[in-house]
Amino acid sequence: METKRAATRLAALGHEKRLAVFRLLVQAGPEGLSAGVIGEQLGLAPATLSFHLAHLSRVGLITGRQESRFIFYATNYAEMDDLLGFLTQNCCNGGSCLPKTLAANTQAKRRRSSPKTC
Amino acid sequence: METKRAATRLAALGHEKRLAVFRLLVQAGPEGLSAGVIGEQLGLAPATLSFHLAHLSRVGLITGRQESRFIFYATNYAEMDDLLGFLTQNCCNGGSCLPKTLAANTQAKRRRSSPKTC
DNA sequence: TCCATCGTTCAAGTATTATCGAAATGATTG
DNA sequence: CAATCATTTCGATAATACTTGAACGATGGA
Repeated sequence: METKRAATRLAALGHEKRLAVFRLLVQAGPEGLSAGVIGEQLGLAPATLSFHLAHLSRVGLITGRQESRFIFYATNYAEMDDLLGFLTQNCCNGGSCLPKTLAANTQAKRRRSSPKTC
Repeated sequence: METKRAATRLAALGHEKRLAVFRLLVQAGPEGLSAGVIGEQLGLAPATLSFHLAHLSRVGLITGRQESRFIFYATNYAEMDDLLGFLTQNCCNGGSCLPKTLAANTQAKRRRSSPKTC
């Protein structure tokens, strides 16, 4: 059941254009970017972009907020965090493993008993 | 071009059964598991499993080695590592960000001594 | 009010992906 | 070499996803 959730999110990121959108938003930070700006940056037709934004939004990776005539989309950092945590869980029983990932997992474990800091 | 590679890998993981296979292998460690064992664990028809293993293999996330009559599949840790690194690159220009992810990226930075803003 | 702008939704065509039975391959053993 | 076992490949079918033009609703400015 949890695997299904992770899979739908990974599938959402598993499309070149959507991944590009997502990375753009990750880099943009909490402020986010308006749909128009995203479309301009990536050269996507409005309908196509809207489709992908809706997709990313539906699986919880981004959220949109209306601001005057624009809609700003921003990364949902907490959900992305969960996804990465899921991917690095139970990594090879402590054997030789992912350098970065193992580090991330250790950090994650350490963090889980305390509130978020960044 | 690099985004495309990451996207194909994420897409490969973005399928419930394949993600389950992958996690099983991550937990199994470098030794890996034979196709038969994987199929048994996850209740997949041989042909279906083979299709998914080939898919994961083609995008570089796992590799198979023949051992007697069996084929053992194991996680390609380095490639997975790269993928996670890609996802956490250029994270929100130092603003409030991914807790776990940020930690991962910091480790990555330390390991590679490459400039990552996070 | 009228018009332009921003973005979404709809509809329909096209393309890609998943599934699994059956047959083929490849390795091992008697 | 024949039999057996593990896995893959083939082929057909079903399902899902992507793209885009056109129409629509909402907002803000003249």
